[in-house]
Order: sequence, then structure tokens, then C-alpha cells
Amino acid sequence: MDTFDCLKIENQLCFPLYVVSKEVIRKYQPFLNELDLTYTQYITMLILWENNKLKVKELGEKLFLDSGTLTPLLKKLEIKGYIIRERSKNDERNLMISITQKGKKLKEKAALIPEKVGKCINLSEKDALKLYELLYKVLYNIKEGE
Amino acid sequence: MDTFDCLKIENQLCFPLYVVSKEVIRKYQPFLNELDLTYTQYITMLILWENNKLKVKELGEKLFLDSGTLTPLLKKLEIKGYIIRERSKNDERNLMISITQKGKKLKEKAALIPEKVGKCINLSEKDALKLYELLYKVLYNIKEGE
DNA sequence: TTTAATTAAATTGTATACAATTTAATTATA
DNA sequence: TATAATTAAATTGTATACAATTTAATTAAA
Repeated sequence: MDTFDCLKIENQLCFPLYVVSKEVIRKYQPFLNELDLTYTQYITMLILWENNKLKVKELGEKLFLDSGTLTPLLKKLEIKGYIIRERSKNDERNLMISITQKGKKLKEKAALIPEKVGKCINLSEKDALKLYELLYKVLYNIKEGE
Repeated sequence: MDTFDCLKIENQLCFPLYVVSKEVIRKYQPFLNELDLTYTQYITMLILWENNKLKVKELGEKLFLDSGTLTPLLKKLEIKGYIIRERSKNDERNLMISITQKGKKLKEKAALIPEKVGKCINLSEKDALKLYELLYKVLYNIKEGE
């Protein structure tokens, strides 16, 4: 056990976090291709399926993404016809994002995806719940300290 | 409980995985700035501190990254003077990556980083171990099914 | 009520990621 | 051995991410 053991890749927690996140997202891709969505576009639609209309700011807070990422992404979703972008009448600084009928319809196809990806991840119910709990604990701790 | 509950953001496992990965990486940034490294460059250096010399192919397997990501990244690390890129004499297809003295020296500064980031993440030893175990279980399961 | 702060998106610039293709080197095969 | 198949990087093209800055709208303060 030396001073540098903390730098061994096998002792990192961040590394498997980073790799697993990417690999899980990669597993989504073939299914998302059928909906003409990227992963980031997909989680944006997840929020919009639960909230028909909201500000870019609110979307960013829910997704942990800033306008630098969302602005071009939302323009692409608008071109695909899944959402509408329009300035708020009350406050022109806010851009309101709302879902279209075509966007709502996507939800039916998307509903089949979580189970398919779940099979790839292949965790027991208990392990999945524990992982979920630990991830949100880390997220809470990180954000708490800011 | 309806058909679409599986699409609620709160029921996703992938979403906190994606968010936590990004947020943890963001926590590294201020510390890594002092070493003039990005997070991806940092994990590349982690591998090189353990393996003085290896092929881009091997590096990619360890990091779960392909040449499209590594080629430009390694060129940047070479410009910074941390690594050397040279074709293998035996097989010119292979590009050998080796660490320089300057690159080795970075290790001393880097050794302070894991503890600092650990404080932000702030998990108990037990929770951290469990998270580690679950992440590698997922990684194994995903890769198994390919 | 002008001017100063604040706020929300958009923009700019840099650095990944990765699928798909290309290039060059090596190996296997007819 | 000449050709085909394989392999490893590099390249191309698209889509994030995010820090930092800019722009435009709104609100607060002198």
C-alpha cells in the first residue's frame, strides 16, 4: 500500500461510473434510432411527456444541462417536429418548450424501450434499487456541497 | 400504475447514472485544471502511470474509448509533453504510447486529487464499496451480452 | 425615470464520444 | 507469391457538454 494506490484505476469510483454511464447509453442507441432520437434527446422527451410545457430554464434544471447544450438540441427536436419553441408572452426572456401531437405519439413506441435496456443491464430488483438509491445519494451530496 | 410509468424520469436508472457521472467529472475539473488535464486526459494518465508503455489499442480497451476519441486526445497530451507517440518497430500499424519524465512527475500532484473529490462525493466506506460493486456488475452484464 | 443590476437564451470556443469510412501495414489464402 | 482478408489508427461527420461571453429583456435602485 503506497502513496499512489489511490491513483490506481481499480481504486477509482469515478471511472466505472463514467464507463457504465457511456455503455448503458450506447445500449439505448439501437432502440432510440427507431424513434430518430439520441439519448440526450430521449431524456428531454421523458421530461416533456410528463410536463407538456415548460421553460428552457426549468428543463435545464431537471436534466442538469445548460443552454449551451439545450439550445441546439431543442432546435433539432423542433425540426423533427416533436416540440415547439416559442417565446413567453409575459417575459420574452423565457423560451417555452411544448410538445406536439407527433411528439406525444412517440411515447407509445418509447414505452417498450426501458424493458429492453433493462434486460441488457440485467440487475436483480434489489440491486437495481440499491444502485438507484446510491446514485441519488451521491447526487444529493455533491449538490449539497455547492 | 399505467403503461407509461416506465417512462417517468423518477423510474429511470440510466438517468441518475448519466447525471452523476457528469457531475462527479465536473467536481474533478478545478483540481485537474491545476495539472492542465481534462477528465478524459486524466484517466488516460492513470493508465499510463500504471503501464509505462502500451498500444493505443490496449489503452482503448482499458478506457473503453476508440481511436476516434483517443487520437486527438493523445496528440494533445503529446503537445503538453506528458507522453510520446511513436510507431512500433515490429508492426507499424501499432502506435506506442509512452510516458515522459514530465508525465511521471504529474503523478505526485495528482495523488492529492482522489481524496479531495472523495470529500465532495461524501459516501461512507460501505456505500462506496457497494456502489463500486454494483457498477462493475452492470459493466460485466452489459459486456457479457455482446 | 434614467441607470444599474439581474436574468434567460444564445453564442463562441474547446474537448470529448462514437459510428462509419479510409488508409496503411500485416497476415492468411488460393 | 500475388491477392484477399484482417487489423490498427486516423479521419470524417454528427451530437453532445460546458465554461465563458454576449445579447436582449426585465427588474431594482439611485
